[in-house]
Amino acid sequence: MTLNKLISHFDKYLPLSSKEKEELGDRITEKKIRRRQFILSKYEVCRFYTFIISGLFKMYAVDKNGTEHILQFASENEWISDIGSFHSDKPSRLYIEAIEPSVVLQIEKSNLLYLYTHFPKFDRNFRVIIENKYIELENRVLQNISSTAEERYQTFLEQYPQLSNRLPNTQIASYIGITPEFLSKIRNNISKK
Amino acid sequence: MTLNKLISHFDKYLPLSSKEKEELGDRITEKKIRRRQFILSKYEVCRFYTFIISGLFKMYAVDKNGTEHILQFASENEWISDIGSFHSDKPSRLYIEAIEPSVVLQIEKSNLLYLYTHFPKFDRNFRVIIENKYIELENRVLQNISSTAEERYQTFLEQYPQLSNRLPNTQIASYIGITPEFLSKIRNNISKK
DNA sequence: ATATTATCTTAACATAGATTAAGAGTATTT
DNA sequence: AAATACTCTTAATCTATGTTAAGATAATAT
Repeated sequence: MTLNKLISHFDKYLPLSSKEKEELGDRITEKKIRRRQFILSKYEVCRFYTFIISGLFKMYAVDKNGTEHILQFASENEWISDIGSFHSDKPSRLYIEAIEPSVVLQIEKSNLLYLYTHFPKFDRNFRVIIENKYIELENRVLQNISSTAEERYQTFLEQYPQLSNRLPNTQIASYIGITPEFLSKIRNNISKK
Repeated sequence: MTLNKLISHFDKYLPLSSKEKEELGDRITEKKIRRRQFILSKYEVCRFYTFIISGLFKMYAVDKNGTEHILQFASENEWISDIGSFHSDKPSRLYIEAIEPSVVLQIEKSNLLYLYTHFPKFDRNFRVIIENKYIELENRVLQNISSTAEERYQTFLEQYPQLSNRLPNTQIASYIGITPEFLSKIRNNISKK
């Protein structure tokens, strides 16, 4: 059963007690998501933390020209949410869309707050989870302000080798902040070396 | 006394009990930091979370050409740390340097872990603190991959109006990921409008 | 199976931003 | 108060990256 995948995810941090597992199970909903289906759209409030059992998502903004800018990919055993919108209850500027058919577990804000309040272990585990995501983001910012597009692309390939196979280059280009045409040129340069 | 500044900082989240205040006070060290003094250098392990009572710091990497790339500024009532190095005990690639004479409170890892373990409120409060920093960083990444240098500069001025007065433009340029010369050109363009 | 839509590539041209160099103005240090 | 070290600006030139357009291939939907 899919809840077990979430429970073993927490085993990497402070493992849950039976009581905590039960309370968590009672507050979580499983969903199948089709490819290209959205679990968050611009102007909506993000009401869930979504844990991915299987599949792949992207979270992105769309600018005035209609160009997508991908903030995050997330696959199996990762959380995805617009946590700004989630915590402020303000409309999001972001979309979260399934790139592959996916299965997810979702928890609503009121339920998450319940867990935080009654079982401090969730505060602990999510503190550590978000610390790790923070570290990743910091590295990405550093790359963005200090490296060329080619370096960023190489880093992406090294850091997410499995992801790069599952994604079209268009979306990798969007993630590293360049156009698909320029990525194509970069790939051509690399292959000549 | 400076500890009170830290205690009121926590009041914005879940306020501390007297016991928690006492335990916190016992585990924190106050330091005066001179301008240009480093509280973290490359190759050192980052051993502290540093809370700023007064003053201003920058955290940055230096590339092969000797160019600084500023990841973060932090001033009064903010935390600064290389949390990647702090949690992994691995040498940092970053410097944290005082831009102004400063007063800080520092807590060592073992002491922070003690507080986390014995007083779950610290897990809670730091979870929320880092969530907010995560949201800020996400916005910065989005800007970096989707906006021009001029837009990033304008956003910086709007988002940190007080900071922009305390910083030389060189450092603002580094933070938004451009050269000082190009920032100068941008400022010239803006003033012509 | 066909039609449609997305992806990838290439090339010519355009532009944002980097580099180099130099000079003037401000702070900081001695 | 002088000397030194930063900061800011301008301009010329260079380079990384974007834009537009088009064709080829691959994937998806009907």
